[in-house]
Amino acid sequence: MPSKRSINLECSVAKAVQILGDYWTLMIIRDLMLFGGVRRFEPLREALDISRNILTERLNQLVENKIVRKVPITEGARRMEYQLTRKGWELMPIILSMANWGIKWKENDRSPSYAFVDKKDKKPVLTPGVTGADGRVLRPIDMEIVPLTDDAKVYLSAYKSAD
Amino acid sequence: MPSKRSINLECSVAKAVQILGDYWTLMIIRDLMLFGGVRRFEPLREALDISRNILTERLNQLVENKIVRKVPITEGARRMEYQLTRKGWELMPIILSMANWGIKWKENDRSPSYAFVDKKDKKPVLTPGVTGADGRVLRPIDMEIVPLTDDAKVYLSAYKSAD
DNA sequence: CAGTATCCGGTGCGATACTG
DNA sequence: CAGTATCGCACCGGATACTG
Repeated sequence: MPSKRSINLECSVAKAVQILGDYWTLMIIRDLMLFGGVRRFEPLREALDISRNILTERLNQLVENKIVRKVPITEGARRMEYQLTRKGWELMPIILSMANWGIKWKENDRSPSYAFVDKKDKKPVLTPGVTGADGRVLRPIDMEIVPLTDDAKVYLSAYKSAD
Repeated sequence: MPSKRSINLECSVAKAVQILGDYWTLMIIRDLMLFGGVRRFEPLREALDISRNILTERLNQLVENKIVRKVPITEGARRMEYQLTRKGWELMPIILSMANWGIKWKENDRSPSYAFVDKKDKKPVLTPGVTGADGRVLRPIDMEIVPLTDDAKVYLSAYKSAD
């Protein structure tokens, strides 16, 4: 881990990267999203081929960060499962962008590969395009970085809800 | 680093995560994209407060992976700079999704924050929505994971170009 | 099954010194 | 300025054993 003193931590990208910039964490999130739900400890461990202590540690971090919720499988049960919270599910665009980027740019690789598809028509889910408020597709050159104003905050969190 | 034998490597998400699941790599990419271009070694080092050997190593990895290109500042010059390739620039949706997710979900934080905005109207760039081929906005439950067919590959790489 | 506890080898990373 | 080289230690993570 880099020093926490870095000025870069004030950047929202860095905030996300602090949590997501880790191989196992990202892989866990992927598995929680996919395959109809790998949500229990042992299946996760087997799917990822990760050691117990590391899996425990990463899951705890995710719970602390409110990305994952640990709940009994059924009311009052002792057996637990890990569910993505709303905050966790909203990582979907990131995971999906990664998936499609990975597919598009992989090279010299014959291994079978998987993709996100629309259940309805079985067509691949599209890599999210970057657009402005007016719907224009934006290129990198069309954007700039500015200090975040309260206006912008309200704008961005308009659809924010509990959990 | 986890074992390379993992079956998960066949997943396109894992492919991307192998490269991007690293704090410093992500931060370097961010700085190469932002602020009008931090592109030389020393400025990068200062901005990130990273040690020289690590910065060197990460930059080399990025060059190997064709995400960054190392070129003379001017024709024939000895001084070099690091530029994102097209493959690198296409990481923008990922970085942007992270930025907006970070803004939306940060809590108890008074520190100044930055955001991507549209140069034209100064409004925040929108977190990319997830849509199907027909334009419908998709929820996680509307998608599934399937082995990647050649059809899908063609579909996804339709707009792929050199570099 | 779902963890917790302990051990320990490899290495990531920061610090520092050196080069052209 | 733009790296390369070396050193040293913290710590990450795999293996294993133990618990309820």
